[in-house]
Amino acid sequence: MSLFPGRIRRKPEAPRSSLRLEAGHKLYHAGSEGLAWRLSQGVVRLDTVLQGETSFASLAIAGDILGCETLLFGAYTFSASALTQCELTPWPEGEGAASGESLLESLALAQRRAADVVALRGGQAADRVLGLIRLLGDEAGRVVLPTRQDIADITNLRFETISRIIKSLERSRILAPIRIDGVHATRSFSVNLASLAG
Amino acid sequence: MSLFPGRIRRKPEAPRSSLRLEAGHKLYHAGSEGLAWRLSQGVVRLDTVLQGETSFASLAIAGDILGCETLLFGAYTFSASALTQCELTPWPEGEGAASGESLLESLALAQRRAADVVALRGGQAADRVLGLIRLLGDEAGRVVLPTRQDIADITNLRFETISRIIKSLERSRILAPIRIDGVHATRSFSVNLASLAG
DNA sequence: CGAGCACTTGATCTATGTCAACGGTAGTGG
DNA sequence: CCACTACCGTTGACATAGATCAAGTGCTCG
Repeated sequence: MSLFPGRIRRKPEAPRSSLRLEAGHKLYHAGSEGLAWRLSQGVVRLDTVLQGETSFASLAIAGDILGCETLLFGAYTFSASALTQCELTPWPEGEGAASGESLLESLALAQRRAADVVALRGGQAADRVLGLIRLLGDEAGRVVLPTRQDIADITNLRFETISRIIKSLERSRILAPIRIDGVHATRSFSVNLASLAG
Repeated sequence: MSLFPGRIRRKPEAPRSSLRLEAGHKLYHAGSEGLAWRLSQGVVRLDTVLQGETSFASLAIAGDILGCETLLFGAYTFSASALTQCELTPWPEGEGAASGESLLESLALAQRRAADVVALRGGQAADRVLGLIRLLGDEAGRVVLPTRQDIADITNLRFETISRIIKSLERSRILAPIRIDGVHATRSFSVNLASLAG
């Protein structure tokens, strides 16, 4: 019934001009120019760059807006890199989409996300890691975690500590590694949701 | 030259309907209804309330917007209380003031502030306290700090640790307590800006 | 005058950091 | 194919920054 059947987007999940980014890859560097993005899938890490030193600044997960400051200043404030496989769409998406209500929602979301990230840097080490797992897991109880080092940067712990904690979560059956082709994955887990109640 | 000289606001610094809040006082509680605010002076602490437990979530300083989620959901997500004497104005302030550009600015500011707060929870204890002092101090090198306990909540340290750090900053002349009527103030300091270079 | 709060300081403990060694996997180049 | 390097992750032994516990000061308020 479409007037232009041939022009309908090919894949409903991946609208025209969306971007896919592999884990570990950079989306943009602080100071450079580019678009603003909405993150539709995955996890992105934002870093401040100060005197050449790069340090963890914030986390973006599905729904969050990235690099909106570029629309104001023409340059990114932070560097962004994918912690898991990501999908992004240029933002603002529609013509009138970026005004009023929608921007306000984004502002409220940004403030909520900020609180989430702050919470990941306080309390017992194991609880921080669990907090991150809760934040990144889906409803079905699956998580793809970032590397131990990235988790360490986010939670302000050391990667050795993260390694010990994750191993102990495995031993206590809170996390179960997912095997792919019989290969022991170190970052994909199914989560025992009951023991994760927050 | 004004057409309506009698209607010009009385005090340029305190526009009509602005609110003053003393240190330690609550601005609003999570879950309740109210206005959104722009913080024009002072420091406000935001807390998440989870199962009766209240824990530090974020910090707002001059320029930041507070409680904007109330415009969307009709209820505050966090609780807000003044850490120092504050001045607030209802937001959005003007008729067209809350659209487009201005909202985008607020979003970018919120993301920057989030990174600031995250940075206050990583690194050496003394550096976190210095980071907070840098964030709260004015250009003239004056700071009014929150209580030791509030600083501790912000930096994820203990108040005894904060007490020791501040005392040691005093001893090394980085902070100088300001005496009021000869009374030794414990929260007002002048800062040796040179040793604070960040 | 007593109660409550904010702050200081000392003594001791411990969660986490640090250092070190090692294993697995992927990529690269001969 | 192997050798080599570069990551990433695991685990053990030990060190320490900061937490915890405890006691005491001074101020304010009723």
